[in-house]
Amino acid sequence: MSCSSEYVPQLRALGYRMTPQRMAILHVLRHEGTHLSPAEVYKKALLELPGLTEPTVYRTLEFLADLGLARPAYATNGRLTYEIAGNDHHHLVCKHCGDEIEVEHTLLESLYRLLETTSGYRSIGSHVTFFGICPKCQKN
Amino acid sequence: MSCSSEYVPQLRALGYRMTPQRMAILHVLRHEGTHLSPAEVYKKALLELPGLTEPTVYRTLEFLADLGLARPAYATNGRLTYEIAGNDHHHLVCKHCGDEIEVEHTLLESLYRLLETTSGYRSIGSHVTFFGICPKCQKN
DNA sequence: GTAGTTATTGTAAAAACTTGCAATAAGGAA
DNA sequence: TTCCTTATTGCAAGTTTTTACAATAACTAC
Ligand SMILES: [Mn+2]
Ligand SMILES: [Mn+2]
Ligand SMILES: [Zn+2]
Ligand SMILES: [Zn+2]
Repeated sequence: MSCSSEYVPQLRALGYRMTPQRMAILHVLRHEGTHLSPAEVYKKALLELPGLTEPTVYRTLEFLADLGLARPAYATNGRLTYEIAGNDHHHLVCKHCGDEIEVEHTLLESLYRLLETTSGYRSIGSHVTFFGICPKCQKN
Repeated sequence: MSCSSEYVPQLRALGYRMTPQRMAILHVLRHEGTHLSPAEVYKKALLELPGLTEPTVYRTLEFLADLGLARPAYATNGRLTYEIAGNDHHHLVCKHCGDEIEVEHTLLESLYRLLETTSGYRSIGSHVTFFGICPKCQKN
């Protein structure tokens, strides 16, 4: 499915507009499929859309995250990155070497239910990053 | 217990030094007891130690976090904050109004054990912030 | 106490990120 | 198509955070 046909109606329904800038940034996120820093998104999207500026990239990524179309995640260096929203998952990162593995969302589902019942909060769901020591680093 | 008598041996054992800057920053974190931004830490610690600079505050907070003496946490605005390490807990923040409640660490303990057995990672333990919609905002 | 080693700091500059506001252009109406 | 409304962008400047490196001072050994 093309980006346009998929996202335009979603934006319209909320009173927002589709623009070449949003299109290009969504395109980059979808094509790369991984966590990208704003600078990386900017560099790649600039090729698709000359004239694009960095403030627009920052604003757009935050906008897409608010709408649930992109997911923010903090990299090991503490800087914010984004990836296209899709299959729910989480991350487990090694404090020592930075090695990173994905965590199935199903592992967190019962915790989320528990949180909802004990707190009264709803729609709990984050793209969480946990930290630990990987098997390799445990030996050293 | 005084900050000095508690922390000096911990630093020494790892080959690090206690300095007036680290002392002042630890003092601020302990005295406030809440999440503080680097700017807030700087402003308060500067009163205790004139001449202290911002880069030192940033470096020291990261240093204390690496040693496990301070805990980093991302505020709702995405900016990094720190608090003194102590009773383990997590946070649940409302996406709408920013309201925040603490989550007992015990709620996450079984998840952490599950993560460790399925991944092979060890010493998993983060100061996690979950997002959801608070009871008040659910009505609106 | 003095001297030596080097972890830590301050300085200055760079890089990353945010903000205010005027100019632009997307989408709706005629 | 053309006009209108206003969401969105680019620009310029501000703020926050990081970095390189020389100066400092904490600790050790004597
Ligand atoms: Mn991810
Ligand atoms: Mn906390
Ligand atoms: Zn590792
Ligand atoms: Zn709320």
